Amino acid sequence: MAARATRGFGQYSGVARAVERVGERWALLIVRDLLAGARRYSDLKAGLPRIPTNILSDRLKELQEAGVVRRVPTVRGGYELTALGRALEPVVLELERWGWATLGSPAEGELLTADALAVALRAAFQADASRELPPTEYVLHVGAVSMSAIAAAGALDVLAIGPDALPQPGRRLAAAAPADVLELTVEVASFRPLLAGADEVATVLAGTDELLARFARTFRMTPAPHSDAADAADDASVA
Amino acid sequence: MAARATRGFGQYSGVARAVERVGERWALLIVRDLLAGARRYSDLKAGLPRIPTNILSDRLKELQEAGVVRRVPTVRGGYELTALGRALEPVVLELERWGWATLGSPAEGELLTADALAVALRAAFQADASRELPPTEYVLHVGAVSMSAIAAAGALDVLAIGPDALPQPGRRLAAAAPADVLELTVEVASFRPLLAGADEVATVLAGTDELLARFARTFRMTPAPHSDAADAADDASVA
DNA sequence: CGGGATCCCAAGCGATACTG
DNA sequence: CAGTATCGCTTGGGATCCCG
Repeated sequence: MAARATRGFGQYSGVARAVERVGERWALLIVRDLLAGARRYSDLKAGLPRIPTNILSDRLKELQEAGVVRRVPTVRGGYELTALGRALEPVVLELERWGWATLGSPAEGELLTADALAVALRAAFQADASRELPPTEYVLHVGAVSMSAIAAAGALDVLAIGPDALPQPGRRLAAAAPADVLELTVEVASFRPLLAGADEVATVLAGTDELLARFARTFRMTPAPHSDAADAADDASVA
Repeated sequence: MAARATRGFGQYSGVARAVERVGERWALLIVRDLLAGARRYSDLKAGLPRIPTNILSDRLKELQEAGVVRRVPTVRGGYELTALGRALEPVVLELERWGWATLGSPAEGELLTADALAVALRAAFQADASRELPPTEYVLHVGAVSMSAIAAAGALDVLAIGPDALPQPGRRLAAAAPADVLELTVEVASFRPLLAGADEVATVLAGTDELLARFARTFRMTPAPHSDAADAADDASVA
């Protein structure tokens, strides 16, 4: 019983190690929310409404043991990512991109949180396109959440705004207040079409058509390599 | 009881969807092995020695329902990735890179399979460095597994070799037989130091020192953002 | 009142045995 | 070889309870 190998996969492999460390249920969603900034226990719970409190508590303990998360000493119930945890950002963004491909319309009872929206925007960001465009601030209202995204020279800075915005790192982009500002509103159900390029689903509150086109070039999440049918045979073969 | 929401996270988010689809235990390891080529049930079982057969069976069924995997009609027990499944490659490579950071020496009973090695090499590949170097073939013997990796102009082609090499896509690189060939052997325990740059742990069977230096530039996996201690406060803050 | 711990039940996982 | 069936154990889900 000392040798409880039940947790491991018996593989000397980076993927196996990664899944052992952050593959438990809910763990990557906690990391996703912490990527947007330090959070308190109750903030995490509010952003993950369906997580049982004991599971949140267990995961936070495990993530601390794994060196991914640590407590913020100055804040009661505060947690933040370590450097190792922040190194998960590429993993989370790739998962977001892939998951988007399999994402339909929001199901009954599913909600879009501010932290989820921030990750989606960062995953959809087209750095190359942004480099060719002037610095621009995009203020988005998606359902009940509001974000400000500043894109400048291939860099992106996303910030939740509004009365219930949670603490987060301050703006880092030098051009903190671009002259060009686009503000628009979409329903949650229309957000996916919007990122697919259907910019007519958005209501422009402020800004020109040219800025809207700029948005469409800057943020883009392509729907999917549609899974079934006509997925013609390629170079793979079985002897 | 119709609304069995027990499987979902209640989030409208790409990360949540991705984890719902491929986050079950063992699922990503199955995908990892299938990324190297189509596999039969028994091949998967052999490459994942600790997976219970019922779990492998369940996962393959679930992955088919998720549109990630499909059966190879011409081969009894054959499975391969769909286009959607192949789109998981960036996710798997990022997980491999991150997992490598938390990877120590191989634990008792852990084994390094050919498919795991192939993914590690692809994750370690430095396309930029490769572009500045002549086409080269690297033949690696790591423990009991052998691979041939051809790097040419920023592209990489990895192929398991030897008597028990499993079926896999054929070589794709035009320069199928570079003039420069390096062949080397390492113990499994020395493979991680090797990719960290300690090229003296390898025994060169064929090739020059210059080719060994080329290897070190072409394949590199940096150890870690060491998790604890001295992880100084940065721009994150809690109000 | 926010932050977590405890309980019980159900579902998922792991090992072995068995069948087409 | 390619799975299915069964069973005990572990883990997650949901509600409740306790502590500072």
